[in-house]
Amino acid sequence: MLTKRQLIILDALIRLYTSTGQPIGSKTILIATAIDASSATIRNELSQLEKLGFIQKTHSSSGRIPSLKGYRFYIDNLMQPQEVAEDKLKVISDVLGAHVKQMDDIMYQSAQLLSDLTHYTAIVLGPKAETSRLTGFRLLALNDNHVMAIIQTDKGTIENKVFRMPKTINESDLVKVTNIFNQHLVGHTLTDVTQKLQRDIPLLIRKYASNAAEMFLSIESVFKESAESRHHISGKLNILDFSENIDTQKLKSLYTMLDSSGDLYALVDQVNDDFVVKIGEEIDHDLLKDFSLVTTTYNVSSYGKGVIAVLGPTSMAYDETFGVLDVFRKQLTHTLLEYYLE
Amino acid sequence: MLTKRQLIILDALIRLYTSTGQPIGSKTILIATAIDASSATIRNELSQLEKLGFIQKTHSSSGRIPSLKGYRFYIDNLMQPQEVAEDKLKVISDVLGAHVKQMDDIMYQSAQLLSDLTHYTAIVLGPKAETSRLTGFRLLALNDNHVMAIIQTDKGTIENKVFRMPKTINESDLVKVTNIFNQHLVGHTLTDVTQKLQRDIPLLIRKYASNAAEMFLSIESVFKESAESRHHISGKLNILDFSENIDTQKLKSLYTMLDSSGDLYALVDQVNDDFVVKIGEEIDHDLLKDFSLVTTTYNVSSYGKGVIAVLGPTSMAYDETFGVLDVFRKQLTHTLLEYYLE
DNA sequence: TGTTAGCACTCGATAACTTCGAGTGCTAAT
DNA sequence: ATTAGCACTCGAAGTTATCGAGTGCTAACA
Repeated sequence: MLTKRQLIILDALIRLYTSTGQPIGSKTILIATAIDASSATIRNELSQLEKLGFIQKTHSSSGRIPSLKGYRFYIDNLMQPQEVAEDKLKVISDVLGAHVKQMDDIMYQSAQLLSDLTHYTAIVLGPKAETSRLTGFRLLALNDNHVMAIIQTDKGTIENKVFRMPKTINESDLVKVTNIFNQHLVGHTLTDVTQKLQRDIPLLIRKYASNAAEMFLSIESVFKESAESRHHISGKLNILDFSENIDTQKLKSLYTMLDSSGDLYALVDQVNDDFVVKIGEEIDHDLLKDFSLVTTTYNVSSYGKGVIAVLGPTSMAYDETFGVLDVFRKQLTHTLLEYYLE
Repeated sequence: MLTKRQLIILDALIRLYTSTGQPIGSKTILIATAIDASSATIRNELSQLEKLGFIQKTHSSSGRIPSLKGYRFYIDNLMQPQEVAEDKLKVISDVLGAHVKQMDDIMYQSAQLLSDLTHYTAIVLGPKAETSRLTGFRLLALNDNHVMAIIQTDKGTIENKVFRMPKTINESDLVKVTNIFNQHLVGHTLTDVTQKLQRDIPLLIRKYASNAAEMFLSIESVFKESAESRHHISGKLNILDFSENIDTQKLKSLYTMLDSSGDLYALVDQVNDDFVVKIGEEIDHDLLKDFSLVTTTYNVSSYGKGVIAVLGPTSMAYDETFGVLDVFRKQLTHTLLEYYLE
């Protein structure tokens, strides 16, 4: 068990290291805290904390930096989420409270704002659509050679795509296809729909609307896009600021990873209810061992859960990040509920 | 006037410098060319070329690198666009010749492919839509609270946006608005439309469909998006490879610039018919003084002109870039013509 | 007059060495 | 248990030495 003084020292050390980025020595702690003791005493305590694995040295005579275990302990026991300043609160509620017209805009602006406010990289995933049902499908002939396919779900997702219509298709084929889709897909969950699209529907198309087979491929892709719930990432460039000495190759792989939706979901999409922090090697990813990932979810009642995450250095200002994230989760829940209900 | 030998030396020097990135000395040139003379002779020639301003030293006893004037001369007089290898040609025609279904896909894939093949950064601008006419406008009620606006032009652009419908709106309001738009906007050029949207239309809306005023704002934004012709940029990360020692701040500004469509258009959108190369300081932009920009246009008969550009280091392989770009301009012309005519 | 071997000279890159100071651990006294 | 004092460590930053690719110039030569 740590003594009270050790707790104060550990807390101070982490704060100081977060704000300076430099290893922290006994004198620095002496000055920064109200501890009534000499630097030698603090040195003894530091040596103790090191023995317990909470802090470590960068070389034999350096100051101390927090270890993974130290951060873990700090986050689980010491850290207080920081209140978000009045003016920032106002910006958030102004931007996200405004009458934004589309789901995508809300996600996008959240990510932007979150990365702006934290100076880290922000990831926002829209409410998960797995269990949503297809409520509408239509094909709209725009002109002689273009068709628009539109699908809707009960979660408010609306997806559309324009594609060229092969010459062989006419208005009555469109109606046939629409009917097939309405009869067999509308009302089912998207998971079901995806399955049927590969099993049953091709057969039906071939039987009742054989010359629409080519068009069918295009329509299928609309569903694919919709099945991926939306994600937005913002502030990728901030990585350049918070990991100064990263080498080019690593940076390139990192950015490639962040652009790949698959990798991103793997990273962030194990939804737990509360805040989850993964520090350095806790994220099981080579490229991210100097990063931390703070994740939380927002919950739009029955409409599903979404994820908000912040990717920053292991030495991030966890207290601020937690504070901001908490505001965002509440605001998003509120904004989206309004979006769905209005 | 340069002697034949000087031309050979200049040409060799630029090629060697492009492939090694190191200043080139007299011996290197001796080995790399078929010149029947000693290194001393070549040194004399180099000294001559330097006096004429085609090459320069990085320090008093270094090898030579091409100067801006040297590159200029090389590009204008010496360089031969390089034939594109069979397999690359095949990839290009496979990807762009395939039945891609949407304009945007074509642009996007072109940019991707171009950056992959050159290892530089590729910018592709769609055919300019300035003089295109609005040929269709519709509003589609998707459900009780969502409307989709769709606009089409005679150049094949189709743009749509879904937005929430204020509760005050009903079906008949939609019809009213659609009628207003059809009467006053359809058939006009997009430039005209943009003007009318700000002058005449608000009045008409207020007069005949006053409770649709709020909705009008959303519709206006669809037009705004369509007025910006499409652009795609790909291979931004390649910058990390070809300008190794760029500092973080510069990189950040650079990426910010490349993400801003305004800046990008300013850079690339002074359409000339043929190839245009801007070397280093010739690009009037602080951030780009170590870069070169090779631009060309593709021409889809009456449907408009588009721009393809490659951004790379001043020491780029101009011959390859020219070769690849030439293939792309032809392929794009062909692909798009097919797109419009089919 | 153009070419070339020979040589002294230049200067960046790299490595080796020096200095400095923040920080530590240990000891002995309080 | 605390602390003043001190020897010790080691990275950062600065200085110096070494190396070699490359130059320009001179003088000899075809």
